[in-house]
Amino acid sequence: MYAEIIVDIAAEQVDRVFTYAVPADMALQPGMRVEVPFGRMTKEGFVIRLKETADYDPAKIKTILSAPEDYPVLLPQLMALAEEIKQRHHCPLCEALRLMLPAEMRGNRVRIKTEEYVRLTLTSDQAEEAIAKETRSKKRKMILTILSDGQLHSMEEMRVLVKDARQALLYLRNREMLEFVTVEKLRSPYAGQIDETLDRTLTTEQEEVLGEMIPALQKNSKPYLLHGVTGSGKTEVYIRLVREAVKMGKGAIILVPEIVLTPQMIQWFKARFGDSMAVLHSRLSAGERFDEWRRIRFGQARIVIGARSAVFAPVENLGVIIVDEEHEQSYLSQSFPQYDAREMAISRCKRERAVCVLASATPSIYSYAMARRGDYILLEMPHRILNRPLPEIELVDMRQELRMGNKSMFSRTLKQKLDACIHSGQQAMLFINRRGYASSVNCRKCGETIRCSRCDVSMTYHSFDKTIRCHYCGAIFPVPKVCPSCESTYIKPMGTGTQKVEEELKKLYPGVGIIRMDMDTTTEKNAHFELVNQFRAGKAQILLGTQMIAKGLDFPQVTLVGAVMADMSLNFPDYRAAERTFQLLVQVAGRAGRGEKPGQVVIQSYQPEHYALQAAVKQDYRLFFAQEFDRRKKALYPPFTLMVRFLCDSKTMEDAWETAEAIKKEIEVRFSDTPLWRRVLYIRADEAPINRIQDRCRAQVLMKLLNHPDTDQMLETFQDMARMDRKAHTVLEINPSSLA
DNA sequence: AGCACGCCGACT
DNA sequence: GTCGGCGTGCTC
Repeated sequence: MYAEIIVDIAAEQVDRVFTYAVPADMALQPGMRVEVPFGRMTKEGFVIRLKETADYDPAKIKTILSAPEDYPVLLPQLMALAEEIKQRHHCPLCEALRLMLPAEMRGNRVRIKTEEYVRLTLTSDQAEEAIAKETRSKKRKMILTILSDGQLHSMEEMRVLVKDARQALLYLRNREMLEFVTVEKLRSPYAGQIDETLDRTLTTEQEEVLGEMIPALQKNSKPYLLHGVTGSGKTEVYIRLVREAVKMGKGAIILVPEIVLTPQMIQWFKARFGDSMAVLHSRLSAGERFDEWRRIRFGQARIVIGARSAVFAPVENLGVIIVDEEHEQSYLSQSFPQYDAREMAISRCKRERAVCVLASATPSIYSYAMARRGDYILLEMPHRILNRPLPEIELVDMRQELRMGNKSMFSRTLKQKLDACIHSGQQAMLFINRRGYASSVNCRKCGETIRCSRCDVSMTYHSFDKTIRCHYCGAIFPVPKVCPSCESTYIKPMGTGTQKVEEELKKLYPGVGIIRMDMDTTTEKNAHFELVNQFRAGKAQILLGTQMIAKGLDFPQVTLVGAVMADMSLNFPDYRAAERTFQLLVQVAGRAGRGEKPGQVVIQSYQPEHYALQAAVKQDYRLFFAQEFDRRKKALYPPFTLMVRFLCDSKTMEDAWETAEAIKKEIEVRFSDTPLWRRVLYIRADEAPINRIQDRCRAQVLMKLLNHPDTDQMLETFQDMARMDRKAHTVLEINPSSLA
């Protein structure tokens, strides 16, 4: 017997199957992991296929050394999905296959945790006899008595009950009266009890969307786009749909954007599905993640909730994949291969005849466009549960405030409402949109901003330790006393960060509890979770934070939400700036009025006439979509076009630049005489917007292509071009999430 | 990815 | 004359 093996080396040269002989006593199956001799080294590999005959010189064929597991770690469906990733993202197959396994499995770097048990090997009659005859040792008598129930007892238990039990246990084992049993132990990070009383009565809207999706569990269906406003009860819909799948003996995967941001979702699911649920995310320890993965693989957990990579969880007989907050950027992998978890979810569901649900209160322009075109089925839940109203939103023009002489960062409206909220003992959330905004240190004489000497970005001021930091390389310096360029002393931090807002709040409301959540306060493990819990428990009245408080949190006591700087992200040089601002504001506003008392929202803006803000105030997704879709069409942005970028980085700017120029030339030579050239709207080579990061100089080739089926050919060529050996290290980005 | 094989410069 | 640079090519 022979096996076709993919050797776990990520290089094109070895990205093909190698034939190995299977030892006669090895029960090998496709999808299993193996160790094989490769050249003069030993490497891990994956069994792709078994076959009777070899089409390679039998004299050169080597034999598989061993198989670390006795079961396939790769399900056939996932092997097929890996093949698709290879095609789509031009990566070696083994790199796609790696996505399917917990990283720590490779190199066998996790121990399987085990627990020792003991059990009698005697019948109960024999045991009674033995207990009666055992007169020489009290310990042995006790042990025999404890074990006489015939059950497994843990070593730990024996040690507690019988002092220094080890010797006595060994004695009894040597006389074959008992045996030691080693049991694999699965570390489960989230234990919980099922509580069905949590079930809510469904609204008509919830019933309707479930009525549409549940029958789809038994047939092929297109992906669904579930557009439900904030507070419309999407989570309850997920739970019911998953429960139906489970009733049919099927499994489910629920993808959430950043698991640390959705502890509530986990709690909800844990309470409904208990131990049949597994959680996968990056904050688990290696051992925990490995054990969760195995619980899924062995079918002990049929429901998986997790971040992006959980789309590859080894769930057999899959019924449904739900992508919560589908508009989130975190579904795009930042490392290679740069897959899109939504795309993977759709593809996997199609392959496995499962239902795919993309859900959001603010769907991505792309997904909504797909739904309008009929590629996805659109389901809508336009109302909140229990007839709760959407929060009332007030848009404040901050330019007007300044004209009225209000130089503070709180408008009069927000200040008033905050006063009322605090005095009535309710909770408020203040959101600061810091995307594209950093509190920089500027010189008021020459106008220079302090920039990082290694990264060419402005450095960010941190008031708690009076330092300036580079968010790209982590450099930390004290604030200089004089301007580095003009040596004047008129140098001071500018702008409004969370810390500055916190300081002002402390002055305004002395004694009122304030919790601040941003990158600085949540670096430690669980810090985020703790702060959220403190706020829910009422330990503070004001929660102040950045994007991380905008999404998914459910605080019923919050009646006021203020977006202190709502539109800082609007002027970001990114075609998605409007989309992101709209999404963020709708999500932030959705935090208000989730309990019995209605919510109020104040959005402060310097450009309140902007359509993204206007639509956000009305919480009108369709209005926003119509305008944004139109703008993208007119300005030729995705989804009508593709942005393509080669990013070249090197020690010297010359090399980076030359490489970018060379690539541009090559593209022109290859395509300018072909019909494909009509798809190229523009091509240019220049320095990257951030032309240096960690002392690497960056140049780019930027292209905009019309989105047409035949542009795929071009993209394939580009992939190959990016892979060629060049003066500067080069990567290809398609619709990059930021153009830094 | 590793490692061997192979064809041209500076050295005991 | 050799020792050794790392450029191409192979690994079942």
